[in-house]
Amino acid sequence: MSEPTDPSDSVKVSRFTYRQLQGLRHGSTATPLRVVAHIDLDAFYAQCEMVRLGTPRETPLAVRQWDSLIAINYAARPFGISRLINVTEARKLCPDLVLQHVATFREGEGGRWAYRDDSFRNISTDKVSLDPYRAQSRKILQTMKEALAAWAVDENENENEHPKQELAAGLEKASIDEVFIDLSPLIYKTLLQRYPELQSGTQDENRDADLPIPPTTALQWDTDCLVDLDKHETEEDDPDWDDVVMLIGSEIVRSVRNAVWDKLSYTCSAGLGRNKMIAKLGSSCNKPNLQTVVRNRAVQNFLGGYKFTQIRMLGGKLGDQITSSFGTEKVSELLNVSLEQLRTKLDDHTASWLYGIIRGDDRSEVNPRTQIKSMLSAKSFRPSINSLDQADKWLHIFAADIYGRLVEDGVLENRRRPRVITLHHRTAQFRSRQIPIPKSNTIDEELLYDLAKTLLRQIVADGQAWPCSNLSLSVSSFEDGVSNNKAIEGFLVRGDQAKALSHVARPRATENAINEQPPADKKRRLDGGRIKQFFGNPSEDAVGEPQGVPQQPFTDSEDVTIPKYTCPRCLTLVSEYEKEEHDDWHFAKDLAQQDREESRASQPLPPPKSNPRGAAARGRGSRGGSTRGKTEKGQMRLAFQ
DNA sequence: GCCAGCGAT
DNA sequence: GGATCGCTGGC
Repeated sequence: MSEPTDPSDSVKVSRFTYRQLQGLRHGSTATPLRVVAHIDLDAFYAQCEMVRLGTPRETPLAVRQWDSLIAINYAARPFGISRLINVTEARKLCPDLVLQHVATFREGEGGRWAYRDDSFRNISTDKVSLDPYRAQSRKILQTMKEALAAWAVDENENENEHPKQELAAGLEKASIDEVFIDLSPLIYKTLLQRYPELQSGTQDENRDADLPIPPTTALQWDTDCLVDLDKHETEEDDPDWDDVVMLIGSEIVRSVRNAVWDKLSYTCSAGLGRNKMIAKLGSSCNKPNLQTVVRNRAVQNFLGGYKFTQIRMLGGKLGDQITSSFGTEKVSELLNVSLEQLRTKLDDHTASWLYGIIRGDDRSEVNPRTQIKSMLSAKSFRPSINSLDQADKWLHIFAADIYGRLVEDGVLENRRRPRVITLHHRTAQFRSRQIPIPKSNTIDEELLYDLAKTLLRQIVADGQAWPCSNLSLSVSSFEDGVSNNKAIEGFLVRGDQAKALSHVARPRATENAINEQPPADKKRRLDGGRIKQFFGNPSEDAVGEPQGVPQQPFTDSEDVTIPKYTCPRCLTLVSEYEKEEHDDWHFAKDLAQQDREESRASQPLPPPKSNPRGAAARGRGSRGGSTRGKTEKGQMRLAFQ
């Protein structure tokens, strides 16, 4: 029954049009043919330790942080071990459990983290380091990008075709162990190769014509977990193109997961669906080491079984508010609430967004971003600390931690540099102060420490600084070192990715370090001249930089000099051979933008309100008035009412 | 630009 | 619960 064929038409046609197919090509978020994947490493920290220690997969293992567990591998879960219990209880449940403490920095031992067998007894002098996991995360991300690029090549026999970097770039690092990938453009290419008949009609005149029906009657889903179809759908119906693209997406994701396994021995789970929300829910359906496909015809059935509080952005106060307003947590029951009813309890924008999201409509973009936007180093104190002296010691560790990570990020080579430094401080409540990082200085550990100390003094001067239960230092507002043009940061990220991909043969040396403890005293080998060229003098030796391996700037010496070209539209410097691709990218982006504008009216943006480029400023201040006088300070400013 | 707060893993 | 990250909103 799912073939809404025009009865007057004797030939079966697809439910989809050439316009929608083009949407796939250009990464439109509105096309029903879109395919997004969410890939999630299984019990990530635990896997990192398994790989580092060479533990067999069947061995139960948990990662501990002080007295609690922060990751439990799948072999340990049948014993009833979860993050809710402590080390003692875990040992009781599973005497053979391997308990590995996270790496730590230690007061007085410079900025080097290490795995120490006594860290759990030194909560007062040690600070957790997540560096080993960040390093693994980067390697995995790189492997995923390579796998995507490889797919583009394999599927693309024609060598004259554009390079595939662009296709691999639609990858968003959502957290240390998760990524979203918008597979649409990659699938589009594959689709046209496998079904050349689709090429004929791609030209303008018949954009709204129906596509032909796929020449397949049954799809081979291999090892995928398929979510059951909606009530009135049946597997007997022939597949349409939205099923075919999902199958291709599934093949791509499998190849990515296989690459991660083959090269790095990590398993991951994945979800595929027509948007981020669906993909994200899907990836956790079948863990570990499986992928779940939510076809369009299965979306209602799929979502109907969830509590809406499990949907992205509804896990917090917003979700609670909705629950109490409508007396249910179930998606299936909230479906019975009309948009008007939603509007009685939520502001218009949130209501529209919610109405769509529980029906499977989510047009948020996969943000092609792999770079970090801020870095934070923190410590909770139990018991609280009471003096400037004590706090000072921690500032040293924070500065060393952050400096090490900045080095990894390329401060020395001047790829990126933070503009702001912030100190957070908690007594009864949180307070924070921030100041700009002087542009004239070379960023080094000392500078970070001095700035932090200044901030701490300010906070102390503000009063009520002790006892302090939490302290954290962070750097943010990163700017790109080379082009100095931050207005187009979105594109610069892609540029960086493209560069990274073009150097896949030379991965970051620092990322092989997880199997060893950080080298004790390896000195950084600075590439002298180039650095001062931008920010003054090169820093001193990076004492205590965690992983001690120098990193080559992409533009470094032994590379052939590549002719550069400055894009007149975004002023970005791209290599000559990337020019064509770059122009294509603008073109595609323009089309996608057009597309978005066309469909904007019907698609509310994510809550709570606002959208960076909301041209038609929805300045609606109409939230005022009524009740709720008892909102605590600073709490719950969401636009309910 | 500064700071607080929310949501997420 | 602890340590991170990203983002928005109010001034």
